[in-house]
Amino acid sequence: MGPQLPIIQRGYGKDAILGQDFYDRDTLAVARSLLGKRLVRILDGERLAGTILETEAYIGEEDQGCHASAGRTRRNSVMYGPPGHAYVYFTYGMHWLLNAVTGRQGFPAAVLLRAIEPLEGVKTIHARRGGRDCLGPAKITRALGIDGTANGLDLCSRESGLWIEAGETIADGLVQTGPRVGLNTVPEPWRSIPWRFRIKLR
DNA sequence: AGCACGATGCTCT
DNA sequence: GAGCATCGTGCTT
Repeated sequence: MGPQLPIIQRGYGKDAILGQDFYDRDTLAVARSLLGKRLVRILDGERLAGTILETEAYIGEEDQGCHASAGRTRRNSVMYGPPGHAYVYFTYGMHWLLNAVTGRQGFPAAVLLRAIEPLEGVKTIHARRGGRDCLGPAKITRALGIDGTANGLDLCSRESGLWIEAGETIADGLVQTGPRVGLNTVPEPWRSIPWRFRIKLR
């Protein structure tokens, strides 16, 4: 047994890692409550972190905007696994996108992380972004050094070097919802269903 | 401030 | 072979 841990590491402070129970819930609830949480990445031994500003929910094979709508494939298989793991995939020939798997094992659902405000390791993040912002799903992965090797990582363990902490709680009045981005050929109602969540800026 | 477009490669049919 | 859960640039308003 190691030494007694300070209370903040026992799971009650803003630095507490979100556990599997957090992700093992309704995907919309997870997408909403991820706003204000702190995405943490250990890159080359340095702690980088940002406050989550925007998310989108992708829920099950019925959801025609969800990668699982075509059934289980090699690419989307992580979404069918246990909640609290990273689903990372490649798109548009150059971009990696990061999702957190939600809901019970066997049901394919995930929350796409679309924007962060840099909070720790800001100098490194800015350098990796060429001085530009982190408002966009591929900008997050670029800023934090996340690629296909992170697919399937356990977000509920520090050993993964990638996790989410409790951070801040965002009041309902500061949350804006709307249709998900980029689903131009997806049929209704999935194309317009308001499963995008963002913190109102300014 | 807003739109159009090219970059670039993986996944699935 | 088609289609992408995008981004940055460059041009127009």
